[in-house]
Amino acid sequence: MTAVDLTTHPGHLARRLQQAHHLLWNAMVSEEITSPQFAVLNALIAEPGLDQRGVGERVRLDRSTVADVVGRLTRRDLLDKVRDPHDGRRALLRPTAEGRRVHRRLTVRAARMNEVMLAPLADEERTLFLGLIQRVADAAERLRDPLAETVTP
Amino acid sequence: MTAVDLTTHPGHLARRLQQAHHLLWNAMVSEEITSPQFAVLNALIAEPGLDQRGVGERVRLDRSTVADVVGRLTRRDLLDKVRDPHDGRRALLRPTAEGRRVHRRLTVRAARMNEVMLAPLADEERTLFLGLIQRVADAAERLRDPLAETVTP
DNA sequence: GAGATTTCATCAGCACACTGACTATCGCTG
DNA sequence: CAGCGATAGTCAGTGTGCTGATGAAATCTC
Repeated sequence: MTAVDLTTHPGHLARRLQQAHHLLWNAMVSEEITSPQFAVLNALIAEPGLDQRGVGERVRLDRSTVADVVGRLTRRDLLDKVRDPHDGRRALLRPTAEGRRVHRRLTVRAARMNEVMLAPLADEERTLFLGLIQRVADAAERLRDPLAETVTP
Repeated sequence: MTAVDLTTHPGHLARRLQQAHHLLWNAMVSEEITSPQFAVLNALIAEPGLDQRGVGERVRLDRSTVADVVGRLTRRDLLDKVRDPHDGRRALLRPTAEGRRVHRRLTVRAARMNEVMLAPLADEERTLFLGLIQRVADAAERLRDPLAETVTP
């Protein structure tokens, strides 16, 4: 008798939004490479030679998930993974030539997909939309790690 | 060399948002009952006697996932699941007394959590935020089902 | 320099989420 | 009423995402 209206729950809307994205990604970008896989690949194109921890930080994924995703990408020969000779704990990652090719292709398609996904919003609304999500997500992430992020020079 | 800025990708932000939510939910609402489980329970409090397909429609989950979630909820005795005597295909679902109790308790906590999650936004920004997400999600869902949703009287 | 602590990766376990294939049942139509 | 198509649910398979435990390597400390 006292059910709640889920459209006022940001968590529920976040799930629906991600679902919507998943749908569009599959249809317009790739059925092979998923969006998190693309994100990992992207991070390694920006900074080749990162280790798994570093990738997880950039992409906001935990250790286990990074290991899974990296495993799939190396199995498809989109990534190289070698032990760091200077630090036996680390695994250094870098994209292969094929990985770079795939990334380039998907970048174009992802841009098209973003356009479609944001089509219902006017131009000013889009930047507003992205900004609002980011603020909420950032705040929650800061709640977890109470690190001093005061100034990042 | 041509990496992309993921903060302009709504899909990536959607994932981070859901992650943020997951974090807060675990900390402030429940470690036992997940947010999708709560959503299913909520739908059945609003409309007891729904079948799984109906629940999936309300909560926006596919058949398989609904089956999983319903399975966990019935195993915890929060839901009753009986075969529809009038239609042998259907399974009719309704919350147990315990299910209603849990729902009531979690409703209060979820409201507190929403408050915390939206804390970084001003009041007008909050409604704007929820509205924008909903519009984007709705549009994508309409892309999938090109049903005539013109007028819902 | 040996021992304690920290750090990176892996693994097991659980939950969500989708697709595609299969089963059972219902409803319609000839 | 027999058969055919549509519908509800299940199952198998894959991928994301988390926690908590474990192992291995580096760093810090005495």
